[in-house]
Amino acid sequence: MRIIINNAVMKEFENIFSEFLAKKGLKMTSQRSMILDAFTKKEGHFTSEELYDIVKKKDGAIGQATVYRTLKLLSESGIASEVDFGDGVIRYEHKYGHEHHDHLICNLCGKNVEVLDLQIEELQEKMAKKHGFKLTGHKMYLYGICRDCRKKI
Amino acid sequence: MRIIINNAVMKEFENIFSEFLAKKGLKMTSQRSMILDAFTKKEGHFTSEELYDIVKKKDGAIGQATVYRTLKLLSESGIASEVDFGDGVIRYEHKYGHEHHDHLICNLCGKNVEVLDLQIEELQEKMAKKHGFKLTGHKMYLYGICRDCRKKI
DNA sequence: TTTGCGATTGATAATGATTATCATTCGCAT
DNA sequence: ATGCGAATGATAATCATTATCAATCGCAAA
Repeated sequence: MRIIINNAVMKEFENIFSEFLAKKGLKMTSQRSMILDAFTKKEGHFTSEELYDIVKKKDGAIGQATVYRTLKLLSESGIASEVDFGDGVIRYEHKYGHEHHDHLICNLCGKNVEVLDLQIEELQEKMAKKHGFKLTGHKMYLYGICRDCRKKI
Repeated sequence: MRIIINNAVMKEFENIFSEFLAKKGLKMTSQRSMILDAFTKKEGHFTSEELYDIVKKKDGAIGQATVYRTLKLLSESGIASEVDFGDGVIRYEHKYGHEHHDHLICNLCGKNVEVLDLQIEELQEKMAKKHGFKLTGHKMYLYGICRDCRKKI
């Protein structure tokens, strides 16, 4: 299942975000709206700075801190989620409409595949329980060399 | 299997490290030896700064940069390995004599259990292959609430 | 619609972990 | 013993991110 980004979805995101803000006593602003719009249209995994570069083209006056702040809010609202590939930069991806997944990353070209294995999820749950833990989440990143890069070597 | 840290093991570590240094045209120094010693005696996962605090007590003149540098070298040599729990600090742990393992971390008290599930490892391998990847490694961190903390809530 | 107040913004300083720089010192092969 | 390249420690630099703060803005109540 893949959510197509169209006007309906954008409206939907705006509604979710507006509601989230209202519930927290925060306000919708033109900047937040613009950042949400850019976020919604952008695919894959990207850093705050990458999104800032896009938004800056629409409004040269926007501040980088605002993009940082807004992405944190988008994560809180459930629209975005933070991903940490371990290279010292936080990346963001769409969460709403995307089921939970893990990442398979090519060491050479950086290609990134979203993967999900229900058996693994189940075994994680089981292993946590065995140690007396109630699982709240996990991070799993698989690193390797993709087919294309292996050919080139 | 658990390696007991005793004099024999220390000598062993020193030999491994000396050989590693020699092979790379690097030199054994009193500082490196002292840091290796402190590393060897310390259990669990710890940051460079935590190790620095220990070493500083033995030799007040030692520099923090030296500890950072030496831990990188210990990792290269296979004695230590870096762990990234995602809180912005690199931690180190013993690698030599410890099989590969993953981490189960309590969100509340920070308790950290080393875990290993061969079925999961196998499924990871299988999933990577399905996507055309040759796996080189992975990171898996399970987050949850441990038994003790659940009792306290 | 005006008003008031608290939230937001953008510029910039601060932070915190880590790395780079560099003059001085040290280890080791000859 | 000596010489040269590596190592050290102090410190500056880096880099992503967060805190600060005065000016501005959004929204709810009047």
